[in-house]
Amino acid sequence: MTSSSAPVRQASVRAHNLALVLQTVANSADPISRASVAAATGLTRATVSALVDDLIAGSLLIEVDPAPRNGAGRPAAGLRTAAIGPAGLGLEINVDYRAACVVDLTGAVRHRLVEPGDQRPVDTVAALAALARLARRARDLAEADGLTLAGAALAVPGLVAADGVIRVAPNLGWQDVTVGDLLDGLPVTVDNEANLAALSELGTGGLPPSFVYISGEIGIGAGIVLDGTLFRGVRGWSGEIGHIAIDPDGPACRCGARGCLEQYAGQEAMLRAAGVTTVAELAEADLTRAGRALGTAIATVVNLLDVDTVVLGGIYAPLLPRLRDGIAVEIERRVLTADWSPVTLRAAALGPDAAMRGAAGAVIRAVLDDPAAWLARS
Amino acid sequence: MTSSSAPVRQASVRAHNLALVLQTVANSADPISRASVAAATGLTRATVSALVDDLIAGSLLIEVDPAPRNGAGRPAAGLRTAAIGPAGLGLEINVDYRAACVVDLTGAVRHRLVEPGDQRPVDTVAALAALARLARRARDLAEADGLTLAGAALAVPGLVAADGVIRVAPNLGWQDVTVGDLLDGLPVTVDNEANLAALSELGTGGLPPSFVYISGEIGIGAGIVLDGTLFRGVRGWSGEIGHIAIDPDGPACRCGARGCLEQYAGQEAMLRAAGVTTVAELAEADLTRAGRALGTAIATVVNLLDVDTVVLGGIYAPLLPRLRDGIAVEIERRVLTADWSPVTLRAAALGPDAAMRGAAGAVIRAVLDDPAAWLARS
DNA sequence: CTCAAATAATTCAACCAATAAACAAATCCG
DNA sequence: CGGATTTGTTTATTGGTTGAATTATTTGAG
Repeated sequence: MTSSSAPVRQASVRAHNLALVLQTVANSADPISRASVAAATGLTRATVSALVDDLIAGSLLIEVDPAPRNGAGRPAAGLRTAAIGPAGLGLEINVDYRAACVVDLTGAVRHRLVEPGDQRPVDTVAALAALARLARRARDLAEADGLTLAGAALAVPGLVAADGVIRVAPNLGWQDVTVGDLLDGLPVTVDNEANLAALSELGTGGLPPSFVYISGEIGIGAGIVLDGTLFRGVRGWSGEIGHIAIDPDGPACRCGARGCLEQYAGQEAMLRAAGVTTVAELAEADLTRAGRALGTAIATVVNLLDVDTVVLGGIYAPLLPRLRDGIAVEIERRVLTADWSPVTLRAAALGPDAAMRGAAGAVIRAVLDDPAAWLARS
Repeated sequence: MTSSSAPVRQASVRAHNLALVLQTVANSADPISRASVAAATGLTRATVSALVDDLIAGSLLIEVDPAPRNGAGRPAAGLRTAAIGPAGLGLEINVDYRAACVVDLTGAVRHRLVEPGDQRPVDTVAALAALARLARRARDLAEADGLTLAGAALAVPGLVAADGVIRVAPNLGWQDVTVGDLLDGLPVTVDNEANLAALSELGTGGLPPSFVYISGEIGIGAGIVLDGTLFRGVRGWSGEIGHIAIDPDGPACRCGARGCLEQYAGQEAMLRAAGVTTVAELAEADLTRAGRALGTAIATVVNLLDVDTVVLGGIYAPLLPRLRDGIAVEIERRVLTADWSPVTLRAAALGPDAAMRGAAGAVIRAVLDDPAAWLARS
């Protein structure tokens, strides 16, 4: 019941160790030798050699010139993830733009297409058709580079069920939308933008394996990463932090309840309360109030999940210096364990592209997690 | 980085499949044949036979008389988990009692020892010495039955760090307590009582693989079970639901903040507010108020984690019929997805023994999860 | 009563993947 | 130039699953 319920055969062993070797190479900043991979993984050099042969044959790895040597001994052949081979297509539909990007196995963004324009007046069929055109353009660009798309992922600002149906995307006005076949049979997974942005931040490195990413836009969403894996919840809609109750008698929220976080720290609510039109005009007092509400919500999340790092994205990233004090006050007061282990607040490293890059990254990650499946396809 | 970073060798394959077979037998209500295990797991009958031989030799499984047959063919030999073999020792220290129980591989509670008495005046050294005596009595009883303790686990009402140190147990007045060697070298793990009670409820069956268990005592704690596994958090103190903010301007809490859940739905706070001395005397209005606070907190948890089942234990279990309406009102209002997927509220199936049984169960589960380690010990 | 069909469990050769140890290759350094 | 050193490959061995054949034990039909 607890452990996975699938039998393990020899093929699974190979699949697992292929992934292990590939990821070891992918996570290494510099080209790495077979011997170093063996030392890092605990496998023998012979086994690593055999696995690397397969990975090179499947164009997941390439051999590069020997790195500059330090001591004696035969110089090592360097290994790197291949820049030609599988690639991930990241897609995004948001309130005021449509975008696509192609990321290769090295993590490099090879192509980036953005089509600005308010998506709200567009009906879902037309929007999906336009997205499909954009996706095909991106694929053509990728193929011209010698890349093969391993899959695609789409980021949307809304609740996505486990089966990929967009249950509701309030700011797009969408409800129960099924994303069809965008790319002639290439599988497209759909996910919440905050979830994918969180994955994207994880991929930048420098973050612990467990953290919460909070994205402030019109709505407020959170992506929860536990042990390096996105936590989606039972049905796929975890992280709905925007409707945490801050004050049971607070202002009415469009969700029907009162005093939700969104009414204190959501973009529209902040601007309305301050009587201004851009976030740049917000005064310190406004930001302190929003920060305290945000801090209260963060304290709740930390008390519940025991994460020690919170990454703030969306409009919160540039505002963090001015929000920080308000947030810190409530964390200090309300996080039970704040005395022993402080909570680290960080601004997101990636800008508005985070969700789209996270989507592409999710595809790449799937290849890194199961290279055997990719090899079997070639 | 995402997938586990350990190499897989053939021995790991065997270890995994041993666990798979053992768990398949353990999860089956009736004795089950080797052929059925093969069908259920996807392994071949030959492999299952070989694995079962090892498990029987290590007294983890026994063969029982053939089950009553239905059709033609050679009758199957039934397999069950052995009632003599490894056993788990569950221990608990709480405000007004000390307890131990012995659970065998079948899940049966073989012995149960409870020593009532207020533990608070007792200093930690004396308390741990008394606990050690109790543990040895339980071990002697187990050994007289032909059982061998595979380990022990201790449930405490407080924050337990990942290394097993009890950081703080407010109601015991403990701080930074290290549980030493209670049983001559037998490893003793320490965990929060709500965490272990949650595991215990999971073991009763009938619950989905992801749920949250909320234990109401003087404090309020939660055990978070995701995908059949206890979620402990980065440092081990997840689930501190008692200090979720209900009202930022509410009554002061002993934690230093204001308006914590504990001040609305904690046992002491409820009694104080109602001016009574037992929970039985609480009036409907008192319970409605507590229920609404609890419902607000539950809504937050559900919005964040997307679990669809909440189990209420401790004092909440018997009070649930009278709390339910208050809770449901807030869930209905505040859980974003309440329309599509209702939240199920349940009273805990196990009474005050839940934590102790969960502790013993955790030991048993460790054997079920890695029988190879147990076999290597014999 | 006997024999075919059916189901359970075991035996055995084949296969696959990792390992260990020996070996070949390529460099550094004295 | 030759020993030391490190990398990478080769080869025999080991451990574990598989699949097919075999044995075991029952039901049910003739």
